[in-house]
Amino acid sequence: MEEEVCFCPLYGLIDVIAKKWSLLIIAVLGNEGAKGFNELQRELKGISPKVLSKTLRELEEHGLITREIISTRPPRVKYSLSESGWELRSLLIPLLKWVSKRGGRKATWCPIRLVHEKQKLDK
Amino acid sequence: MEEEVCFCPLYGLIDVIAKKWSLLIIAVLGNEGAKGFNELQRELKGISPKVLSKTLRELEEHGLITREIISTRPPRVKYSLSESGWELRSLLIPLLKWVSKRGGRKATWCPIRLVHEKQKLDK
DNA sequence: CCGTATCCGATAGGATACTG
DNA sequence: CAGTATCCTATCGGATACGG
Repeated sequence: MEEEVCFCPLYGLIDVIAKKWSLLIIAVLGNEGAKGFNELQRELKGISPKVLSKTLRELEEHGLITREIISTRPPRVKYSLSESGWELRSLLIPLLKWVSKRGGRKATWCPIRLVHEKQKLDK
Repeated sequence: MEEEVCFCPLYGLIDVIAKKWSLLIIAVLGNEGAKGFNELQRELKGISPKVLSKTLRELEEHGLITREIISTRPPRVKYSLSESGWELRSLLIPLLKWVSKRGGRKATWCPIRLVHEKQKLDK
């Protein structure tokens, strides 16, 4: 029996995840939990505030991360993965493993790994 | 126990698959088998020969498709998915299904679906 | 039939300075 | 701390014309 999957919805998402920094942000937030703006910027060595800001907004519009404002003095902001973000992250792992296994072209500038626990993947 | 997956190799690949037409080419070749250049161009309504040519070369460099020359008069060319291409295709299906399920932004211009048989996925 | 060559506009992304 | 505002460059991708 045949099934179809349409690419159309993917193209809405690919505009987001296929950006240089998006997956790295998802990795960092998933690895280490909530982060503030400048904290993220330090972690993602080399990203400019403009690009970080734009990327975060897009990720939020797509419901992959959440932005929470903490009313302290000075006010702080907390970015973290949404449930959708976690789902995406878990779907990316098989893809990453496949790409790693087959080798090929590598980026040398990327210092970030995606850390996950085996149990989490199995559940 | 913790595991790590590095994003580095993915960035070599994402440069390729995160292009507007790459996934569509993989879908078409997977759905319908080998295709010639102009045949592909007709199928992917709207792609220019320059972009098609470049995209095909990149996909080939990454070992996702193969290019075979048929020595007839006039000579023809046959593009088809490599084994790696088929593997990638099968890994994309869960991602597509997830994106479809959650809805969200859709592209209206994309007329192409990825057709697969259930059996193939289970094996 | 299978592409390459050329021109062109839109966008991504980096650097830097600055504001609430 | 959390961003915006500018400027600048490189690349992507579309249109069209042409060559093997």
